[in-house]
Amino acid sequence: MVSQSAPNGTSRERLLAAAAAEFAARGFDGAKVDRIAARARINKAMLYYHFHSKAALYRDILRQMFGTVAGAVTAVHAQGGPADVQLRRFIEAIARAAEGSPHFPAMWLREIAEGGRHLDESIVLEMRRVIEILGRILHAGRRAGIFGPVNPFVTQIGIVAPLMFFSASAPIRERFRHLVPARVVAPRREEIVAHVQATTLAALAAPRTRAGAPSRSRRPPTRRQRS
Amino acid sequence: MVSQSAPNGTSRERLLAAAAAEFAARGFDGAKVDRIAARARINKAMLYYHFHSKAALYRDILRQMFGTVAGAVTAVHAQGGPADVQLRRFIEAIARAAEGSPHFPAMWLREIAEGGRHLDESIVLEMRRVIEILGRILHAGRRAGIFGPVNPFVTQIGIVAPLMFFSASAPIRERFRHLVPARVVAPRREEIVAHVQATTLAALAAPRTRAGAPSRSRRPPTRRQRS
DNA sequence: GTCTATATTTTGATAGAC
DNA sequence: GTCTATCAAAATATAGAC
Repeated sequence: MVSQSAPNGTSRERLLAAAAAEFAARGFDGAKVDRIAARARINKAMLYYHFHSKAALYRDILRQMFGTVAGAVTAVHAQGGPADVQLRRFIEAIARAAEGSPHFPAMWLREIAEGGRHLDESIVLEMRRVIEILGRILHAGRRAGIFGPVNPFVTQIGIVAPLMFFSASAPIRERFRHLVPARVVAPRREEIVAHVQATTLAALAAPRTRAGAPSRSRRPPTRRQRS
Repeated sequence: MVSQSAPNGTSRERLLAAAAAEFAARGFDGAKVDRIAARARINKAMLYYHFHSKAALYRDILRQMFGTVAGAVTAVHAQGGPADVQLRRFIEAIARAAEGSPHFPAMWLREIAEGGRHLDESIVLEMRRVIEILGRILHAGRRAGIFGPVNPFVTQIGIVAPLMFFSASAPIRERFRHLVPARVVAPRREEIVAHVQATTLAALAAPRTRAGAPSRSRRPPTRRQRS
């Protein structure tokens, strides 16, 4: 697991690892090619020998990361099984991918905030593969009668956001550890995954009625928040 | 209300609005003081008249944003009521804060990825106020017998992450609208809030099984809130 | 493939007039 | 409070030797 200083591999591999770390920690503009090169123990000119530009390097890293995730969830779906089991595995696969490339969550969060300015179509298509798989799992579950109807994108956000948030926030939690209770800063990884699995399946288990027609008590009837 | 080009208010107000937009869209390093000044229709020197540095400007904006959220959830808690109702309002309040200052979600996502490098203690203390309120609500619900035991931080992530993800991803969804089905890019805001409320309460309604046993036998509870 | 030097722009910040 | 002019440092990218 090459992570911080990327001490192993070819110069190109070290470069990719160093750049991922730098982009994740400082963002596209905050990442400096000098620092990336130094971290990879290569010269700055070598960076431009391997990649056309800083942006191209960035895109290659992100494309590879999303490709890995897409591959993982595709494998999950190909494995088959009941829809709820597939969904659990889908969630697990995404969590695993976040661990496998530890700089992925931070880069994803940043790219969202960035409005996708550095994404090209090929990268977005990898992202689309992921949500397509989720859509199929949800559809299968619906036909099997174990899932209610939901918007796949809403479900996707409910899954991905907490997982990425949790992974990416490890440094900030560590940094301000002294200001918050210990249990708060250090939930176990399995706790998050289990929580996401439980909440996602709970939302799917209850058959959703069409908009605004609570045939069964959809909300607590006592209080209606907001007016 | 003032959002993009901040055409109104004093020069200081325009500056703050322009800076928030710029920091949200480009990040701390990507934001350029020249652009901020131009956007606020002031001179760059005016920026340094009002703020000691780019970093100080950034921190003031973030502190104000977190302060607003903390104030909103504090008001929710002070209002009292059953714990489940308070929790719904807590979630609603955070969603509302994200709408009230539309650049808040992107800045938050970035700051997490950044490892909190630009945060000072006063900002983190505002963040802590939020999770403390949540902790109290969860505790009250537990004592009332309507919530099971949970890690407040896990719950907090499950609430905040989807809400911030959704708000911050509006630009990227718009940008790549042509690559994904229409319904996927445009879920309604209420859909997300309702989803977060439903999933969070579902996770709390079920008494937790013992740690680390998310085996497939565990069925998601049917959604049922008491009132 | 790898490196040293350097060109060219951009950028955060300030001085000082009004 | 507001502006013009400007500096000094930093940053992306390239040229060209080995």
